[in-house]
Amino acid sequence: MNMMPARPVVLVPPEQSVPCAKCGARSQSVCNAIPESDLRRLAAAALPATAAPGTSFINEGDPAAAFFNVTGGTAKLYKLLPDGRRQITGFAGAGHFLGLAVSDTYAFSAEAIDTVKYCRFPRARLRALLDDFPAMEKRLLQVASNELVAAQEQMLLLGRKTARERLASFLLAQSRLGAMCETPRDRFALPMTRGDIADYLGLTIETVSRTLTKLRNEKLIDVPNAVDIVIQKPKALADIAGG
Amino acid sequence: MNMMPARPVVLVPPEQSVPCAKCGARSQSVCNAIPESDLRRLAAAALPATAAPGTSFINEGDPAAAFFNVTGGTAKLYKLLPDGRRQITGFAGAGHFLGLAVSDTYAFSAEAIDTVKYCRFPRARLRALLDDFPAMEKRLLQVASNELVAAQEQMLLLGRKTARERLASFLLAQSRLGAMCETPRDRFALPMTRGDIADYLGLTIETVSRTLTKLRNEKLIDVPNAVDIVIQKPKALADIAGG
DNA sequence: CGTCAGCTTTGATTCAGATCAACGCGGGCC
DNA sequence: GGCCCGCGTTGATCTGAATCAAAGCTGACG
Repeated sequence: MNMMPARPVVLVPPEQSVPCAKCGARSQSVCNAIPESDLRRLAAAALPATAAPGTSFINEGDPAAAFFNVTGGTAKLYKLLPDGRRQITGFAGAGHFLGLAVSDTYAFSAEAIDTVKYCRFPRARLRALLDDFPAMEKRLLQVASNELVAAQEQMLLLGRKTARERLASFLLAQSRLGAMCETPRDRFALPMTRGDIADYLGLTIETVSRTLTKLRNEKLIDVPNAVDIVIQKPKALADIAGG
Repeated sequence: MNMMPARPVVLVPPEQSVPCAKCGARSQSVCNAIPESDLRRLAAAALPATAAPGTSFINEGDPAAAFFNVTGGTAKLYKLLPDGRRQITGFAGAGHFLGLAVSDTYAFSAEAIDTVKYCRFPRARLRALLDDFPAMEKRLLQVASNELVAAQEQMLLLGRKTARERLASFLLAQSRLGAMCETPRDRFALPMTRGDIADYLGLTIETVSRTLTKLRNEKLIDVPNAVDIVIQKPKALADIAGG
């Protein structure tokens, strides 16, 4: 039974029906290309949804019916080989835009690490939106360009760096990521497991664990528990990371 | 002394002053987003140039003053670690568009393998062009999306595939590349050296050479000389390549 | 509160690919 | 023609990370 008192519909302020106006991720996402005045259009195209931890919301090979904009939580993006070997190509947090593929099937899978909130944009609707707001298309191109640069950096890591260098690079990247929102730049929590880190860095769980232990023994970092990382010597770590 | 006879300027057909109209790479490149009628605008923004084999025309870290559109030849794109380790992130042939970076410095270097012909678009001019032709921006986004998909595939290769699987994937990709222009799909020439292949696949020269020899001994391919490759069992090779 | 399942750590051993080393070959250049 | 020099191949050895194995740890749940 709903005990809320009935409210006069006509007096509801406009924002109540425009969820995008309250979206915490908008400022960091491609949606910031849409002016305040047109948020209704944006909201009409976006279908908000949630993915529980461990749940996939994009499956490699499936028809690419929609694009996704992550508004909260963290998802892992990955590709599989037929025998189950997995490469995580990235982690998508709030503001990340997924599914940009010309092909009609998804090129990767996306699985929620913690609870992931996202907006789903059916292909046709996003296309219409882009036709009306060229600024959003410009923004998407910027985002794609940045991801391309990040992908090349990751290729350098996967093709040429040692395990030690990979971990140093990864920890620094994570610390920079946290620097945008949280206060302490040198202490942060890793949302993903050792297995995820291994599959992201092209290593095994054991090598990730051993390498972290070694970095800890050398006092470059501290690992108070399985999820937290404290960077004690950023300079030295950057030196190891290279590039 | 110029011995050419003077020619009446007014009678020169329009195409003579619009090199883009004759550009063999246009159909494969982002330039095909510009309608025939506006080729003058395109040509005005593009500065044609040539890079001799072994010459760099983009240097990682330099100010990103321009974008590039390759119109002929093949260039290798790479990133270096401070100690000289190199990762080739891709090979750019006719139609490839380079330099899409939001950052104000280049994220990679580009070096001509054979003689590379390209068009140079100063940043401001390309920006103006994109403002006038949204179709070109759409095209760029498509291109960037495709490269992102390719980059993810390469991450899978670098992070999780064996040397044998890497070579099989590489050879098949090269054969597909040749399939667009040349007649025999299963025979093609590699423009790059073994060292380039190694740095692209995250291996050493020796491992590339040994693995090719092994594939040849197994009659999956033939390597009549250092540059030519004949794919004898595409199915079996695809099976090895995985994915 | 005990148990269980999944994550993490640590240790012993193995192995794919790197490194070190030598040689063949083919094309440019004197 | 003969001499390099850079590229490619092949062989021997080494090693960083994988694999195999076995405990700790932690948190969910009956």
